[in-house]
Amino acid sequence: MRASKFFMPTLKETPSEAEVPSHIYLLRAGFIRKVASGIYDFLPLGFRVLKKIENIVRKHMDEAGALELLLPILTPAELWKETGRWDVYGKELFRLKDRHDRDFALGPTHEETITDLVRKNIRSYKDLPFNFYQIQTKFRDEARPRYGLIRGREFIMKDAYSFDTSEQMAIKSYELMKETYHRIFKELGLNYLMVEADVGAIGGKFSHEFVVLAANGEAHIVYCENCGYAANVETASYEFELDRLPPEEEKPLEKVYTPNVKSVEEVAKFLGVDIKKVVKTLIYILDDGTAVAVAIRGDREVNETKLLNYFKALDAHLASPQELEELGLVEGFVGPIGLDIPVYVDRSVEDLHNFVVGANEKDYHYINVNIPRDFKPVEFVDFSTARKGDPCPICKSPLEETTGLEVGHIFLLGTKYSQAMRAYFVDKDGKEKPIVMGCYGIGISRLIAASVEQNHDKNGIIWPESIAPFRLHILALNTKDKNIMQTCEKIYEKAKQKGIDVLLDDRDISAGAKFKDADLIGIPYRIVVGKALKEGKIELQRRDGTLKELVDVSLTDNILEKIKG
RNA sequence: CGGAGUGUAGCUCAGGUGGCAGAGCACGUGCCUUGGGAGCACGGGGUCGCAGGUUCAAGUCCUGCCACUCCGACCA
Repeated sequence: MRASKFFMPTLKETPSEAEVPSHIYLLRAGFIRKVASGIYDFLPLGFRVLKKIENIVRKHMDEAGALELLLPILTPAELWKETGRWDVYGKELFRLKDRHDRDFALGPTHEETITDLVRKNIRSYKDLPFNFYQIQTKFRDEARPRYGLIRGREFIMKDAYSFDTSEQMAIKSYELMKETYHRIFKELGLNYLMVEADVGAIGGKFSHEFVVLAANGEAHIVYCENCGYAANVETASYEFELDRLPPEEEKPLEKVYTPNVKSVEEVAKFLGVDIKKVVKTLIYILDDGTAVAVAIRGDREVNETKLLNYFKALDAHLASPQELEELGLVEGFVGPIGLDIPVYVDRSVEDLHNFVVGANEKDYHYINVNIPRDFKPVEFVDFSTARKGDPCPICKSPLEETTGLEVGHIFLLGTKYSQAMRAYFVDKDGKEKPIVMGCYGIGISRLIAASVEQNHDKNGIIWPESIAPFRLHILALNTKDKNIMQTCEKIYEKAKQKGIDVLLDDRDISAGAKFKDADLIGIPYRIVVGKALKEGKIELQRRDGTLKELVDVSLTDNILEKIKG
């Protein structure tokens, strides 16, 4: 491709809408343009990267035996109502009506659609297993689109769905996808972690996320460098035995005056005790309106995902001051003793002795509280959020904490959708059984941003070879110099013959501008033809800075072979 | 959904107290120039987000709306 005939509108300045590196550089280098909040054009450069990522994903999915197909974006409400997700999915689901006033949704994911296809066309165990996938545009009416391609309202995903005759077989399909995902992310040149994850609203038995390590990611993960344990903090565990305080003899319960002392820090300071001996009692209101009390040690944070899963709730929120008042409670002085609300106790409080709690009375706390002498919990539950330094649940080494971008998520769905939609097959024993499903997503467009987050410097993008829009960038520094132009043309033609994706910058602009654009766009290999040609030399460079050398022009063939890789 | 901010040329932004709509970059033409976003000259380019109001006069003041961005809530 000749730059003079190509469309790559670069920007010298950063558009005010962009904050993070991937957004800034993808805009500036001419890969994307914004159409509306969370909605983008892919320009030729961006489209090339998109296609390269798609093809890598496609290759590995095909090799794993998955079958590509294409499902509609526009889906009838009836399908969503069958599984209840028309209501459950909430405002994130893009909804619209046709001229007959019938409800439709733009698909954010396709469990219902694919299950509908399968139930209509599969009858027997002999028809299974299958793994279907598609690469397609998805929609989510995000509350807050952000960071360019990282969180859009329209985005491109690869989604796959496996159908098996038993959970055992489904786990095999799941494991195969897990291996396939490792191959894909490795080939994409990403620094990533596979972590244990919560299934969230998709549902299912268990799941793993593939997280690209990046400062601007929304995924919080903990991991163990020693044994390899890694999990999203939503679901992460830790070895709490090691975090316990030594046993003590029980002292008599005592109510103490703590005027205007509310927060855990204030209470610990006021009473002169370790924050670990102050227990906070949090009142949550579940989505069905039920109030529950959660007692947790002062130094730990409640993990709301664990809370939702335990109570099988879709939503829960901390009681507001008004709600507390309606329950007859005083903000800052809530405690489990004499409480009408059922008290669930985090395991951090198990075996804790002589601790402090609110007295459910303004300006009073109890000290020397002990279980079960002073109150009886409904149950001890793991409600706490793991954090850096906690002992690994597997090997007890200190956990590390980091953030990343979720670019892949695999779920063992089980029979949630097949049962709801009656996708049954007749097994060998003649009995009708629900198909066991798995689903497997990869955020294709988000991967473009994820890669840039990991691969850039102050001058622009540094693409990994596998997904770069071009492999070789030839800079003709002076287009008026016939010798330079002829040399560039020769190199360009030879590169094309060898099947190298090559971009020749033959535009009549200053040398400096070409270097700036080249750095911004980030093509891995660069051949610079300029002044040194007078001595018969051209310059071979790598965008990542690992190579910059003058080479005799007669060695062009060797260089191109090397670049071809 | 709560909080904050922004909206003026393609981009980045300036336009106290109301009084002829600007700069840099980008763009066009010409000359000149070609190793890190060159120089000179001339030129084109505006529904000042939209609607209403106050006023002799509104980019500027008032009201409402819209869009975008950031923080938070939320986030298969």
